Amino acid sequence: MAIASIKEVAKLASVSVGTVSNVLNRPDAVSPATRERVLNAMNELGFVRNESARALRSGRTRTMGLVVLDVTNPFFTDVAKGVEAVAADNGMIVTLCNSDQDGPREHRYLHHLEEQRVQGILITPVERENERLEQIIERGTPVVLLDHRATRRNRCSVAVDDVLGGRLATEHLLAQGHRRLGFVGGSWSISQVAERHKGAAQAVEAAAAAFRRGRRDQPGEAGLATEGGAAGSAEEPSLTLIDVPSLSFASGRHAAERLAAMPVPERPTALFCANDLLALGLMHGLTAAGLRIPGDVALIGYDDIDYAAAAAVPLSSIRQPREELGRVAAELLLEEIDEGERHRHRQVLFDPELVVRDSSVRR
Amino acid sequence: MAIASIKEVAKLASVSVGTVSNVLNRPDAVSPATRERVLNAMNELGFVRNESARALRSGRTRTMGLVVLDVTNPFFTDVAKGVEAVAADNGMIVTLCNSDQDGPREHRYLHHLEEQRVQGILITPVERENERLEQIIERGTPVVLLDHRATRRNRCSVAVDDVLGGRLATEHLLAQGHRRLGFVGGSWSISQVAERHKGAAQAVEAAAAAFRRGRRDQPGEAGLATEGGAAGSAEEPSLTLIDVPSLSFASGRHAAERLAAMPVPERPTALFCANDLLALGLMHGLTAAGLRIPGDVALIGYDDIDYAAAAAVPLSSIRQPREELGRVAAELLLEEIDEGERHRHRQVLFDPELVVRDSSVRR
DNA sequence: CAATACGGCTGAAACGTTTCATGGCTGGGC
DNA sequence: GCCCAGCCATGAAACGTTTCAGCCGTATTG
Repeated sequence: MAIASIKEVAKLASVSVGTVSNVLNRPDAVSPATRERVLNAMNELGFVRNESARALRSGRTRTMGLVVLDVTNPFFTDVAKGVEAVAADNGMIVTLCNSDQDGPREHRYLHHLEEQRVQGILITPVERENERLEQIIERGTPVVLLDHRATRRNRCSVAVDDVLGGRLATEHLLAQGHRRLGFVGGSWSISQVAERHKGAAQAVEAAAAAFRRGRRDQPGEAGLATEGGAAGSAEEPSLTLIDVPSLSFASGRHAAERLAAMPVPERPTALFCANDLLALGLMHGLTAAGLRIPGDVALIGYDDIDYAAAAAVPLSSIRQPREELGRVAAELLLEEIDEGERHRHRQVLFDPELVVRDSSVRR
Repeated sequence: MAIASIKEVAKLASVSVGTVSNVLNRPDAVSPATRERVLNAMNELGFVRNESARALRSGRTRTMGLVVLDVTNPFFTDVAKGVEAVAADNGMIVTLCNSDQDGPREHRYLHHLEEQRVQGILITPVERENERLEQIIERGTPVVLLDHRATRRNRCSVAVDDVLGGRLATEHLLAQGHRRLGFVGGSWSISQVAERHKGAAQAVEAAAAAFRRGRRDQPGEAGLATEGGAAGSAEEPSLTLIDVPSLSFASGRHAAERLAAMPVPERPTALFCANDLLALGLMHGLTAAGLRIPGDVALIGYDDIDYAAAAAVPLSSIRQPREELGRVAAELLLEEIDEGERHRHRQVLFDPELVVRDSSVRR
């Protein structure tokens, strides 16, 4: 029943356990003849190395942990692919954990990863501040923040400029002539949501300021120079917050019901969603409620997942380099693992890109 | 740097290591006073249990492995969610591995899982026969096949009746009056693909037989009673195979180019795709090539992932109980782990369900 | 030919737990 | 006042590796 150990292999091959270990770890420190004998013995017994013992004695595992907000989200699975590729190239394995945007769950997983003595952790944290994570770092496990900017200079992070992304999306909607904008997002503790919203708010505020200036200078005329005929172009740009519990397809559908029930003059004419899943859910829900996209409501998402292009109305979105994000993060982590004490933390920041499709364009 | 061990905790709390271990594992075998002292010492030192040592000594880990064909596929992430939920309820953690439909990769992961001495493995195998898996089972690690029927009675499996699903999808297309059908799938070693195709072939064969019988009985008239006007209803039903390298969005897009380039009289008027990702990719590609769905080509997928309903043309599909599949599989595995030798293998089979949407319905 | 180097192997210690036999102490029953 | 049971705590062995000092014999060098 129990798997054969190095000891039994040694006995069968008539060598010492040290030699068997050498065959495993330094094959060319062993003469070809004995090596052959040992390998045969292993085969015969169906020997499989016990990683627990190896890790215990050597003090190092071959594992890194990856904690994401939602495995169901193609964005994160693509990131995970990038991480996994780099890990595999370096003989490491990835333990993928799904916090599901839930603090306690995240906490449990981090605990488990630390008990496993993983060599390092990649994480998109649920909360900005995280005591558990601090402790883990203090005790010496390297941590790289993923899709989350390190606020302080004291750790590595790989992220995409979410404020910029939010601004790009919002400026695009404004340029289409929309004035009553909505931002759909939730779990405000998630930094991506907060930052994307910040970018949106900045864009709207800038436009509003320009509008007010324009009205002061030339009373009686709309302040912004946009293509004519845009609905409400004589209105001051505004941003309504639409709160949702999570960044999922289902959340989007529910939000759609609330939006559809709003009186038309109050309802935003354009929505910027904190991610594509949400946007697709909204598209589904709004269409079911009889609203046309982009006619009644324009829509733009975030992430540019594959399905965005294949949606009922091809979805405009903000593209992020997903796999590359994962790859770079994993490389950074490996670097930190290697360098140990003398490692200098780095913050890598990618620029997002606006992808315009039908869902946000006036025909 | 190094994390404190049980020994240092013992020293600080002035007790023996045995007592510290008891605090960890049998708290009520320790008097409240000492327990308190030990816990304080742990806190002060930031003690974290070393799972490697625990596993080595106790001979059991708290981990199960889950190997899926594609983490990028929402079907598998939903299954994973189910698995994870059950695991968490039982104090276990799941190591999620992505074989990416690649044999050698799967092989490597299985090896790693065995080295880790996971308590059990859930797997959707790439190949029907798998020597490595046989060995693992022989050496005593419980394995439950997931979304893959155990052919022999000698192991547990949880699956959905893919032959039935294939038949349902195909009968639906036939009922819509289609005669020139296509099956899009690939990696024929994957049992899901083979079985879904088998169901499709059965349905077409039955229809073809009925057609021939009809023509013999009443020469000069179409054999099947369907709604009139269906294209090619005087034709004998047939099934073309369209081979793709993998069940992904990208594969679908490529296949679409090939299909669009076919002369119309040869091109199938209805396609049954081995999964939704493929179907969505096809939808995207066919539409880009100027074909209308379902007008020029009707489409039905498999899995009924969330995005299926939100697609450009809402996608007909075959629904499977995804999370439940994962939950039941995990429960079965836990059962096998518990019962050990005296476990009796079981094969659970769910029935799939036809979901009709616009992509397959003649207007 | 002596001195040295080196390749190839051995044996034992150590990693951090769990587990278990052992034993001291306390208190209750007679 | 003695014995026994029950409660707590102890100390050492064991899990399967890696690692390292040391040994033996042969080859190399001057």
